[in-house]
Amino acid sequence: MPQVRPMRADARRNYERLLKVAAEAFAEHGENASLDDIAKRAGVGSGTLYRHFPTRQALLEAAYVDRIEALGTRADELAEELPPYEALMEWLNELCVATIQVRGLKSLLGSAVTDGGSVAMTACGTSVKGAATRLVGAAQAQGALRADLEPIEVLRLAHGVATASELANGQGREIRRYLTLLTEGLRPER
Amino acid sequence: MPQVRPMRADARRNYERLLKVAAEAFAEHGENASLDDIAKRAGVGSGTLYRHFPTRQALLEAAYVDRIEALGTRADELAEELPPYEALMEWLNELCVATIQVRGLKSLLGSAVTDGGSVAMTACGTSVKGAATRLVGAAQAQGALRADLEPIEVLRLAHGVATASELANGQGREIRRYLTLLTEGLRPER
DNA sequence: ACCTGAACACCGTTCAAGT
DNA sequence: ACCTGAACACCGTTCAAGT
Repeated sequence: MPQVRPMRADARRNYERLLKVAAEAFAEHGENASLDDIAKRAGVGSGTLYRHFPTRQALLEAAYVDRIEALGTRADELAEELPPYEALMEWLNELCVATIQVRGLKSLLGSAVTDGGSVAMTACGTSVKGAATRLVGAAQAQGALRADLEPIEVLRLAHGVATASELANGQGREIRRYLTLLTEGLRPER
Repeated sequence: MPQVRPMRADARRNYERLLKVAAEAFAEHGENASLDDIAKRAGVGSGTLYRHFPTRQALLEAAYVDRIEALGTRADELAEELPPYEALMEWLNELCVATIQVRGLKSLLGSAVTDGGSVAMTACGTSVKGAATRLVGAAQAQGALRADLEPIEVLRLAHGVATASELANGQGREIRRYLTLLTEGLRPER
């Protein structure tokens, strides 16, 4: 294993300032926040930003790893507190809320469940996919969920629910309803 | 009613060239195709483009009215050919296919079902919403669909299904499956 | 080794001048 | 009345020069 040589002090300082400012900028202006602006607000040249984060995706990912990994650990909490099916539903709900309310997170979570999305998603993708696999598996083992569902399909459909709720209104007021419609189906109760 | 005074010959020619070129450009480069490029390819100054289409939305809308109104009339065809529930499902399927495959259509259909989306959607929004209202109403009258569903909710959820399918793969291979999952629900068959 | 910031390319939008 | 295209503002990206 090649040692990860430590960053020079000024490099590390810049790296951290960039991350902090980027998180703020994405929160304020969405995922298309101006990169030049981020560099300026962090007090570094634009070249420095590109040195640390070659693509917008890379910066977005770095700015939100924590948020995304929190979703992973949250899954385990819920799995302990609630029965499998309820745990899954509550987690999907929180996932959708984050998708809509944390600006900049949506495209990231989207590309994490995109097929053929190349290498891009590493840390952040696996965290969410791992959580989904555990929760979906547990619910299926109880017979509370269709056995033919792949975890990634559930994630994609949840992303769809988040999108639908976003159309309904900027906040996530419709998430619960649309999730219920998805799980219960659009056909009438029998 | 104020007469719509006819366009000057050169204005009309430019208008039509712009629409034709715009449709091609959106198809080729997606909804973010360069406006400057469209003007150049149409052989007009960029100011002319802005005179006819003050916003990108306006141009997108004008370029796709036909496509969208075809979806409306298609609904009526299906209503004649098939029983209500099947007609709705087939229409939603075709709607999702168009959403994914016709580049540039997605944002337009999205904003047509967005709450608080201001005035933007006129012709194209009403066409789709009218179709949905007829098909959903007929299916509900037969007891084949939950009675508490609003047509616009069905459209939003269909948009969500299209989004989910898009994540699964660029084409629409998963649309049927995801639509079925939505209508039947994620819970196991009983 | 890392940073800076000027330079370049590109795009959207406006508007004075032209017909 | 309508068109043209230069001009402006803004952004992403690269890279030579600097420490």
